[in-house]
Amino acid sequence: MEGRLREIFWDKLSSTQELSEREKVFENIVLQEPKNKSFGDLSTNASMVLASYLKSDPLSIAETLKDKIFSLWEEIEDIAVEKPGFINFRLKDSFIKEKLKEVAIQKERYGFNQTGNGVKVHLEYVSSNPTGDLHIGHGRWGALGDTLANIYNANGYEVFREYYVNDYGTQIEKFADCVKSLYLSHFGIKMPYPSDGYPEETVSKVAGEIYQKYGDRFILRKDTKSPEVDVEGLGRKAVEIMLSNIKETLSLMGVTYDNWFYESSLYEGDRFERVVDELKQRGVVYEKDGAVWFKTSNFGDEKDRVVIRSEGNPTYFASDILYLMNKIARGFDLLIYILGADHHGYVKRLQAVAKSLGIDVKRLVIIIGQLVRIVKSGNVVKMSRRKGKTYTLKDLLKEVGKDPVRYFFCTASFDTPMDFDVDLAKQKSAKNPVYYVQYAHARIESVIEKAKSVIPENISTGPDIERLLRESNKDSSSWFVDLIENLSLDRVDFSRIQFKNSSERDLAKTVIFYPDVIYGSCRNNSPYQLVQYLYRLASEFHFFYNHYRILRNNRINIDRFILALLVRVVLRNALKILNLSAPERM
RNA sequence: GCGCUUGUAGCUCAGUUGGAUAGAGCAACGGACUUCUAAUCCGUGGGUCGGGGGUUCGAAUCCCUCCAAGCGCGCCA
Repeated sequence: MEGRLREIFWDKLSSTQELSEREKVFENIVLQEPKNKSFGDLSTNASMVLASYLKSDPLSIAETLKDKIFSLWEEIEDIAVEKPGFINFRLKDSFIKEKLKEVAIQKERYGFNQTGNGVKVHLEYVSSNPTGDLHIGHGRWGALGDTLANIYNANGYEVFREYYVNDYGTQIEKFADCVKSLYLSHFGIKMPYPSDGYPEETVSKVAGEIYQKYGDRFILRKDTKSPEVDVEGLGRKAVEIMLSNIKETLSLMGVTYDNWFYESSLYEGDRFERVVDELKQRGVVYEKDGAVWFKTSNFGDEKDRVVIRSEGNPTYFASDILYLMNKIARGFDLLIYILGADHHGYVKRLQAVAKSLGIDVKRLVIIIGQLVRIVKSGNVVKMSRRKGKTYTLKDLLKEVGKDPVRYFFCTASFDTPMDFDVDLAKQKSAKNPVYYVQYAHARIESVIEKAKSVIPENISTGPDIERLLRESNKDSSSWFVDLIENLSLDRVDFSRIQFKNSSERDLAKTVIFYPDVIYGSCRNNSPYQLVQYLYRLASEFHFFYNHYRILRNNRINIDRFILALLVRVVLRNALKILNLSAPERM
């Protein structure tokens, strides 16, 4: 769908209108499916947009466009002008069939496009501190980030997924102190636990594990009164353990990364000093009250931010700057950040840094996701990190399972604050939309399984298939297996496929709209659009399946059978992008 | 106090950047298995788009204002 129709559309439109501000006007013109099916397959608001520009009547413009332009459009069977000025199109069946053949040819690549043109995308998501368990919100960023990466990849971008590990700075030192306190307790040494420390439940697990595995290795001098401990080594080990825990949880979700980037690596050697020098040369930092400040307020931020504290150590913001520069230096064209709403304060200062360094702000795509609340038995579960008992992402994954968790997190847009109803997601029943979608796939598999047992001569169809069977060097049954296994439809004349009713045609149309969805969900950074499409496709298939037989009386309706095979292709491709399983049996 | 985000059916969410009668799913009610899997399908009911102004041919969408919720406003990370 995507390319051809749109190109023709713009071509024809622009060739007849001599518009000086063409682009501006055209931005608002859309070619899309009408809300109401009865209006046809596609619709455009072109005449209404042009009306305001040309200061003319939309209806008469619509008539002109219709007669002079779209009548020459060979893919269109029928054009109609409706009330306010919409121009509605009905696609020729032959066009739909032509597009269906592309599904069969492209198979698992169907839906992919090259609009990204190899642009290098850096995608950072989750990046939770290794000082605690992942909570539910991280699951949302994990599912959305991973899916978005797949979507960008499907659009021809070169995607690099990275997790930023905060293993540097005061936060980690504090964490190490907590671990030290509980670690020593295993040796009967009592130390006061830091009053503002991390939850003891988490820390004690880590301390216990270190004690189990390494015994007293981190105690340099055993002296009950003032023991000397390798706090740095202890901290590193603790981070390692926490991180492996995080990795384990993410892998339960199928969330993976190309690289785990350590904040501490930003400070290796004299890297930091060199960057500070560069910033000074550029004149974007200055000293005040013994600290080094960044002139973020010159570039849209509310105020300036401290980069180096008066004590001489860098702030967290310093790492942000280093990391941003590091990403650019590694050659990434587009930097996508997925951040929780509690981090929205970063947006302006990150953009300010980019501007001050002469980096086009458009290269930063900062997605702010709203937070997730957990609802159990109708009540909101409070998520306090301080209090020991929290409902973690791992708990959720163990309770609900990978597929529903990913699916649910991807149904809502980033902007929507969502309630995750655990009780609902837990139900492995008809209520669960993920099963609904997967069931559509399982049903197709089931039909195929059944069809294999049908004698190929009983394929009820036109002469095309018969010809294929005759011409085939292989015996007829192997040809049929080839059709099923490899979707070898290249010799089938698709123009012979018949739509005997509107639901078959609708289903075919939904299949050929898939590439548009892949494109749109990328452009809008909206994985949920893919999820909604998937649900719609499944729904239309279920309707089709319930109303029309593919197999009857030991005979195969080959038109419907092929359609089902093509639906299977799209279901699989979409499920793969969402990293959900496509079960053969349920 | 300032800033960001959100407010659409009983519930969970869409609404393609200003367009057609505001849509899905779940829940509720009523139907459909001698059938390729009923984890399915069909039908019905359900709305002052948080409230009020404004902009224009036309507003859930843009502007103003008020209300409500979440989050952020450190030489914390």
